[in-house]
Amino acid sequence: MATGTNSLELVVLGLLKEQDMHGYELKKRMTESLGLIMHVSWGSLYPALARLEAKGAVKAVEANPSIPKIPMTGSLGGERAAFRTNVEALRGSRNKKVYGITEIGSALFDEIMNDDGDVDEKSFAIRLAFASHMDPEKRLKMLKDRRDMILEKVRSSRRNFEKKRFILEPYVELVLEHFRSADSSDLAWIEELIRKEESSNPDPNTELLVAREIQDNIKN
Amino acid sequence: MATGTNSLELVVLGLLKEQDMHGYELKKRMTESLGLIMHVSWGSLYPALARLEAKGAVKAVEANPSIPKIPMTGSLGGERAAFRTNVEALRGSRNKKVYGITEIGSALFDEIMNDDGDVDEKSFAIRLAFASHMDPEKRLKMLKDRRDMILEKVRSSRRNFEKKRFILEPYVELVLEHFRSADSSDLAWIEELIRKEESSNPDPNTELLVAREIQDNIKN
DNA sequence: TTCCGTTATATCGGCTTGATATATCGAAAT
DNA sequence: ATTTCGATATATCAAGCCGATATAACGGAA
Repeated sequence: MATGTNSLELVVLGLLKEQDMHGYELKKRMTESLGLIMHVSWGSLYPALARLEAKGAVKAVEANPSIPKIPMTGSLGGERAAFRTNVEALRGSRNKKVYGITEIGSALFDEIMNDDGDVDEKSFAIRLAFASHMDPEKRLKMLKDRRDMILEKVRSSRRNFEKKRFILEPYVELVLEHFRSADSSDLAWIEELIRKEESSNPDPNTELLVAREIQDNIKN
Repeated sequence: MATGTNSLELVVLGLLKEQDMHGYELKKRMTESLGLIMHVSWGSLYPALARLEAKGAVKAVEANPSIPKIPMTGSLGGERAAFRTNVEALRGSRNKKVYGITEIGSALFDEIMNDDGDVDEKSFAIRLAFASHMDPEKRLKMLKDRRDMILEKVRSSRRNFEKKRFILEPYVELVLEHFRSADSSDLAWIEELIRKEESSNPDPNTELLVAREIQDNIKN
């Protein structure tokens, strides 16, 4: 049922939740406000919009109702002319196609947000960016899942490092060291977020054991 | 001419430079030693190997010369049998296909390493991991290019933030803040690497201006 | 009036991913 | 001795993403 962790569709729906937009505007908005986190190309944005439209998650809405429709000078017959005019009507003066989110789209947004799949770095960041649309307990679960995932990644990397049967080139060590430190900084950040969420939304299941384990194992 | 920043082929060639390996072993090696940095799937590794083989950059080498070739029990005629046996000969007892790097492959490795294209986060990390195979001045240039790229990214993000015409959701701010801090930590790391490279390989063009500019602009 | 950068949509080839299929090997369990 | 099971090993597929490129209308500056 779940299409997998589709972050692009999530972002599109999330932004359309705020206001109607056309493709170009969506991309502009993404790079302006989320540029540090993600990057989207034309070759994925427009197909994504088409996909969402096909699913009925978004639909084209009236663009420039103020500008009167100028009849085409060329001579197009019957059905085709009607279709053409119909499409033009939804595109405004310039070739814009403004999209709005539908009920289905809203439901899809929630579904993707609450989809527990293994969420990689990037889709986690994006889901977190829209986390205000999430129930608190789901949000907390997402944070903990992510924390556990990083922990496991770091642990497995350490295991591989300890039983290493090969010589690493000097620059590899350098890079690995930096990535390790980046990971523990990520971890610390998420720990902090979890703490905040839990204090604002108290929960009896204290996680002291896990916290202590982290202190022991990851200490940089 | 340049195929773009192809990090997977770079890694494959880089590892084959150390020793002959088959696909499975390559993947194991990648996840074991570079797992923190990158991830590769079967669906890209095997096609990449096939691509490299087609280019003549790698070639199948004898796998298990100790094990004698057992003739097929089935009856295959002429050419096909010969081909079959030929392939089997290069695959050892189990269905392994061990690859080795060629002269062409070595040249390709150098070409990719020295390819000045806009190198994103991940391909930078991978190129740096193999940077011992690079001339010192190229290496330094790569580091500076990367530094400038991050600087520009941070600056443009700041510009967009300052002239922001929209309200960001609270969690977006949270995520952005973390990514900003990650970027300045990346930046500091690269600064440090540049410093080391320059001290071990002194150069008259001091970069004091740039350094001061960074202090002024990025100070977290 | 020309020129040029921005706005705007769309498509293409090549590559990556995650899933799945297939088959052999070796060692442990029954 | 035989089954069972996880590790080894290669390969392919649909779906999606990226970078590049094409097309064209708009709007202001020269």
